[in-house]
Amino acid sequence: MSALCPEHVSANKESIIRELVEGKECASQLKLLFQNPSGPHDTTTPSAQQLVAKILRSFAQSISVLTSSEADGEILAISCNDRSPEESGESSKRSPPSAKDRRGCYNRRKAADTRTKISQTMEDEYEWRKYGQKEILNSKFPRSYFRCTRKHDQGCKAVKQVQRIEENPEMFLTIYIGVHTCKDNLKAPEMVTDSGHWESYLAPTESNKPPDDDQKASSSTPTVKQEYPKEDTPLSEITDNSDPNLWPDLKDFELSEPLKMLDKLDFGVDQSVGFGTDHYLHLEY
DNA sequence: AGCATTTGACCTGC
DNA sequence: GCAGGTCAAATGCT
Repeated sequence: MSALCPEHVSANKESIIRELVEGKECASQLKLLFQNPSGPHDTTTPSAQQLVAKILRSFAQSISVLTSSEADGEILAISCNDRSPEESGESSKRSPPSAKDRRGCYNRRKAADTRTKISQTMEDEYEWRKYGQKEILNSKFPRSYFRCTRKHDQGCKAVKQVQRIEENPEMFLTIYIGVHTCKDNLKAPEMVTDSGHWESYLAPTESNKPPDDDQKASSSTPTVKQEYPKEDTPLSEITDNSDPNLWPDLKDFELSEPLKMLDKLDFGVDQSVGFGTDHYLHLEY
């Protein structure tokens, strides 16, 4: 797991630092912009939106580098685990040897880079595959586990956990862990307009929801994987920003209403949520 | 038949 | 030892 070559680690570190420094500079510019909105502007001065996009891009790049480094380590771990018990000298605890059955054999990820979101649906702009569900102690509702549908073909490490909120069973608490390193996983990005209420994009639209989709609050396992390769709303229409991974975060800036009950919740993970502009995205390494 | 979901097994971290 | 997270066989659905 720690067998990365020093050159590789160093290059990654430099890259991360470069991205973060750039992000910090943009944040400083943004701060100045807020402090002095009517200050001197010329055509070369980036707008607040551009600065936000740059900052998020910096974070995304840094995360991408970090996660790819982790992935390297994981490959090593897997290759070690793939050795048979005889080869590794490990005596299996399981009674039936069935070397094929590797259920539960995994590297538990750290709770790094987590974000939480509360919404009326467990769906979002990404495609997810459910891989597990667990009853949680002292919780009425089970927790569902989802991974990115691109996990296998693109090695995307993004996962999310969804659980109904006891105090408000119509609402879902979603914990996103990791960031999407995949491409083309965005379902059907929709422009969030000024008039657009947050529910309008959290809820499935007529065009992308199945006809009988009214079970979102009643079924414990609503439709998760829905392949609607809708490409008629290119991200470039939304902004000049090119990184699709950024937009969930930008859209989350719009979130504020569903979070009133948050102080009643006791999350088990380090988290922060979207009160306004700068609390939703929480990164932790 | 192929793919997605369910569910029990089993591993990790505390 | 326990709770939670992940895996993969079994099952269901299209």
